[in-house]
Amino acid sequence: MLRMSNLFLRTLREDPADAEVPSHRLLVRAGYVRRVAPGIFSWLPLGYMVYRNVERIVREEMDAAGFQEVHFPALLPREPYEQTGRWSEYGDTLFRLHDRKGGDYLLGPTHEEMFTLTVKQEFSSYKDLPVSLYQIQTKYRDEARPRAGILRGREFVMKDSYSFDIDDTGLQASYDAHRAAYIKTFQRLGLDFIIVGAVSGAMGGSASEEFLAPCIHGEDTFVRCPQCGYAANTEAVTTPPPETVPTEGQPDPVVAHTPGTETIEALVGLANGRDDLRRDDRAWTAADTLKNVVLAVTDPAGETMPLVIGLPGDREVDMKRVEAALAPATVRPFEEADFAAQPQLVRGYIGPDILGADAPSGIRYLLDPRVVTGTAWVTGANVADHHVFGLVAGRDFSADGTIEAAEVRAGDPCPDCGTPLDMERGIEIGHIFQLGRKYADALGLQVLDPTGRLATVTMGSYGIGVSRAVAAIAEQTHDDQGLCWPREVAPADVHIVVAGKSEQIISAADDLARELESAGSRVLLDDRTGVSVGVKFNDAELLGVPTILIVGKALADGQVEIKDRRTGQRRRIPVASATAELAG
RNA sequence: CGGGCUGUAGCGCAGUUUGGUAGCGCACUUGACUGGGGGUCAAGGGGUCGUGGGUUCAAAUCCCGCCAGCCCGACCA
Repeated sequence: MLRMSNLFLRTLREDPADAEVPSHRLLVRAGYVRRVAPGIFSWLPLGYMVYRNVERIVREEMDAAGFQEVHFPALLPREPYEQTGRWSEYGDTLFRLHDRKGGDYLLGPTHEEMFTLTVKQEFSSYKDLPVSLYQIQTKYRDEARPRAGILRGREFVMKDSYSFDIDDTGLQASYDAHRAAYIKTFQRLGLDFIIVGAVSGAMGGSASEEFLAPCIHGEDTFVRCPQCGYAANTEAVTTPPPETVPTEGQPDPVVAHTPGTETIEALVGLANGRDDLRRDDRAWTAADTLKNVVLAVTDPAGETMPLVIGLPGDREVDMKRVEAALAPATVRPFEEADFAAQPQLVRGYIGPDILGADAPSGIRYLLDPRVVTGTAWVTGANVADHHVFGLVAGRDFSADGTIEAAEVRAGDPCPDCGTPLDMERGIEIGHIFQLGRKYADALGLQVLDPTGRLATVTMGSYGIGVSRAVAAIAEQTHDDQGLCWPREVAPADVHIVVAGKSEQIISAADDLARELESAGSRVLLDDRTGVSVGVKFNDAELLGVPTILIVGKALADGQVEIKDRRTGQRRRIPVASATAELAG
């Protein structure tokens, strides 16, 4: 039993100045956590109870799925990370340190290397597979900007699992098993979540899905179809291309002198203001223009080449989508020096007719899926201060392919059913993906297959943000009075408020607490003396235990009050039946 | 890394413009009262005013440097 008279707890009446998001604000105010450095927090007793409940649920579900728990050090030597190239790839995000001999060490940001090497050390036959291992371990990432309290820290706890299979069929089965276990886990945690298609990006591999807890303070943006239920991370949304239009009979393109129109806005303004360029039917809009954005793409071999992406002028290029589409190559904006090396690219006046592998420049050209054959565009003429009107895709220019590079907007059509998509924010609480053989290759994880030949093992990687889940639950369940935990993660089942100082009330509350506890309930008893009932009631709501039991003036009628923290409903019941009611 | 804001008691803040005894609310200690929604009264404890230097008889306050934190953006399995 927890007695508030001696519990290590101090609640705050006022919001901490450095906390913006509700989970951060309330976890600090309710005395669950305290900040010790940017992105680094201590868990105080009640907070640690909630944290441990979340961890317990995750562990139970992993065990139930047949995954085996291991525990690697957080403090790791440089070597394995050197072998996979991540010692340098991770850059400043890696916490690095030296031992007394000057040797390089790091605090693990994630543990692919350790899992892979450990399996390599122990197993050497296909008969040992499949196997799935997991750990619940503190991770360290020196984020450029930690924020939102527990939601994005520099030290956090992650449950990470890895599956090892001999072939793709096995990997798929392991992936499916994790997916099912994650669904159960998040359901038990009381989280509202959706599963969105994601892009595995630089990690390689094919299938990848994220578990997102919808929440306005989440850092991830996703789209959801209100009609058919399609959901995807913005990086992974695909654009249904419009119908193509016949190219025959369309007027020939016209080149116009359009001085000072390096931007789409200037171009549209000028075109609408000039008699010789104005449209008869309507005004020109940015969507009528074809914007050609130049990027520098570096392939895995280290070679950098220009790439031009053509997209409607009312859309911006979303670099995350570009990177997802071009991975494992990396991308950066084209800079001054790059343009100097490519004189045929006239800034602000780039046109598509010179672009593409078969065109004069030979520069790689990819189009937004909306730019289909037969559509006519206002675009650059490849001469300073000149644009061309009525350039028709498929007739006057062509590209080397299409790319999903344009920003996604609310109202864009659903790729499955065409309904306008909603755009929402979410907290990434889990991520599952099929890693494939990237780490097995880099670290030489091979086993003998049934024919006696060495085969490289294929891996899956699966993560749950354990500490983040605590904050995500707080985000989704709190109200304006305070926290409001789902029962299984709450620090207690019943919060008993002693609302009075008479001997009868105090001893009745004490007796009830004991009874409830022996009936299996976890009890938090507010037995503080010298604290007004108003303070106790407010603290009870702030702390967020699901059931509040008030022992006070109703005791004169042999009754106590039960208040449901979530619904706010109160009712009186006889003291004698309280234990049966609450423990049942 | 760019932009903005802020560093004064455990927490939230005022004081800085115009230099002159370091303050308020919450929290904490003691006593009395009060007792169903953050109570009242009285008496207390607690501060290198982020830091280093400078100006001055005198600096929380003015000047210069540095550091730290928060927010927005860039970045980020």
